[in-house]
Amino acid sequence: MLQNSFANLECPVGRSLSEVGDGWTLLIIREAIYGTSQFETFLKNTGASRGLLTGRLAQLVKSGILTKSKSETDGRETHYRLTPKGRDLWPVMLSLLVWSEKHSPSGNVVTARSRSTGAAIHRISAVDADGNLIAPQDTVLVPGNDISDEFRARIEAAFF
Amino acid sequence: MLQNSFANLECPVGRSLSEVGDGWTLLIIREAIYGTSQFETFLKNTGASRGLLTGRLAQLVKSGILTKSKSETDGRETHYRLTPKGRDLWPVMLSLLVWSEKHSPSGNVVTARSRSTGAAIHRISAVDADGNLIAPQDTVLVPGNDISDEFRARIEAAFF
DNA sequence: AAAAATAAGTCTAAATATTAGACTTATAAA
DNA sequence: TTTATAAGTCTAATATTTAGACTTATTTTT
Repeated sequence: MLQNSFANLECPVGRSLSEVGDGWTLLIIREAIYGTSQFETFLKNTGASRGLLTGRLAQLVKSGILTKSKSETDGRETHYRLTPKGRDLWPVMLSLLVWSEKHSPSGNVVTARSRSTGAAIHRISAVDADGNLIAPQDTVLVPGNDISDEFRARIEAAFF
Repeated sequence: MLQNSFANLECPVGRSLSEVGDGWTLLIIREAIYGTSQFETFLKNTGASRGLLTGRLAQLVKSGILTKSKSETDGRETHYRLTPKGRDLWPVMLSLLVWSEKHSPSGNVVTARSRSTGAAIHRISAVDADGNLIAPQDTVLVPGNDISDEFRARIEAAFF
């Protein structure tokens, strides 16, 4: 839906949404992050229909989020695997996870933790180049030189 | 689409996606965060059709992400505003923004910065209760007691 | 006060996307 | 060599979305 529609490609959030902002696509990426790589497994775990899954997987390969390859040990199998670009979507999933834990908790089902220290994840934050935390409420979007007047106006109205 | 489909509601990411995992919904939330509150403005800035927008806004109100109220100064106007739950989706948007800046850059259009220090946002990270950073690659999902055997198996296969 | 404009919808037929499930092809296992 | 598996394709039925005309309530302009 977003590919064709007016998604203001000046907005970096809009650009991301035009690649992955679709329920099925996000669900497929979640599955891939959970380790799924085969068609039939995606089918079962996402509940998508065959035709839809075929199309979405092709799109994701085209976007460079997944790669498609034949198994070397079993010629029947095709494997869809995350690229580094795809793996970089993990913070998006993690943000959705933390949001859900806070606002739609559902019993003691899963928690996200640090593998190394075991500490529970409490919140998601931005970080600057020196490793300093930037709280999400302390962030602003700053217009650059290549921006249109319309988009500049919207951003400035929003963040100032 | 996700409401009705099999979205495994044990998975917190799936739970979030069932509320907001739809391209139009995410675009509407982005708009709301950018300060939009009126129907005609959402219409123009998202490119959605009237019927669809009516439905999605109603859903978002029902989910407690937006509130709907009549303007006190102009009785023709309705305002849709983010609730705290809705505002808490900003880290999701910020993650999408950082991902886009890294993988689909497009000139000097916008950058995300700290309002207080001016520092550019470099990456998104998880944070524990003591304020320590937990790198996204260092995160694991840990199954709790209320989890089904199937979901436990999937998580363990994925993260160990 | 009457006419025109605005905001937020509703409604409808046409276009598009999605589904369920049968079928196909290639490869591997029994 | 028969059966099973994996990854699709194909199709008719169903559901969603679109564009745009229309409606209702309120406000602004003449």
